[in-house]
Amino acid sequence: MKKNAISSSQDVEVRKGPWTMEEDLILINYISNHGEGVWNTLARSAGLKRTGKSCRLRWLNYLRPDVRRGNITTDEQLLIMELHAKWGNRWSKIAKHLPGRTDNEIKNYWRTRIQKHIKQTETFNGQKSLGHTNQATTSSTQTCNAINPMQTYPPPYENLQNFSSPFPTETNENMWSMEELWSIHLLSSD
DNA sequence: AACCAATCCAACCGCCAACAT
DNA sequence: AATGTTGGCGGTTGGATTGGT
Repeated sequence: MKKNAISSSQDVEVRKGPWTMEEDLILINYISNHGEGVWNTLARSAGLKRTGKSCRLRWLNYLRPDVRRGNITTDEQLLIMELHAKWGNRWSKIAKHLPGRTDNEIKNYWRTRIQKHIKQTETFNGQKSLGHTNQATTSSTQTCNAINPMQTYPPPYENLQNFSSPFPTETNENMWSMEELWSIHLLSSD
């Protein structure tokens, strides 16, 4: 098969980094007219100087109308814990059980909040029972990813009920909201 | 007010499987 | 069967923000 011309140096440069509002609108507009699919083609046809991958990620994690961001509920927290214990780092699989949540958000949530909390609990327990430290502290964070997660986290899960819901009330003041984007899109598509 | 450290999260990268040619 | 392309996934990073001193 012929090599895809898009990667050769004389062709369109590829934009990276944060998405602009214009790019978002182009993507939303294009997908609502043509639907998703074949992301590389979509990126080119829409006139976006982005890779297909980048478009896909932006759409799935941020622009999709049904995506929910922030304010993860206690129920969701517990479900994440439960499913992670069952499946490990299968974020996309876990995300399928949390409607509107993306694998990326769950992954970030896990790493920044839950894993930290577990680590703290472990350290605390470790200090309480010095002498039984073995490899626990050194390997625990990594082994969370491994075969049997149930063994690697002690059962501090119930404590999660107590840990203060970590989310700020609303996020991304510096970014245009989904409502803004979609209302601009709807106005302009009339 | 200014600085520094910690935290958060959007977006990238690399790998792999599935599919197409 | 071999090779190329694409999409999906998990891991990682860089910049922005927040909190502490």
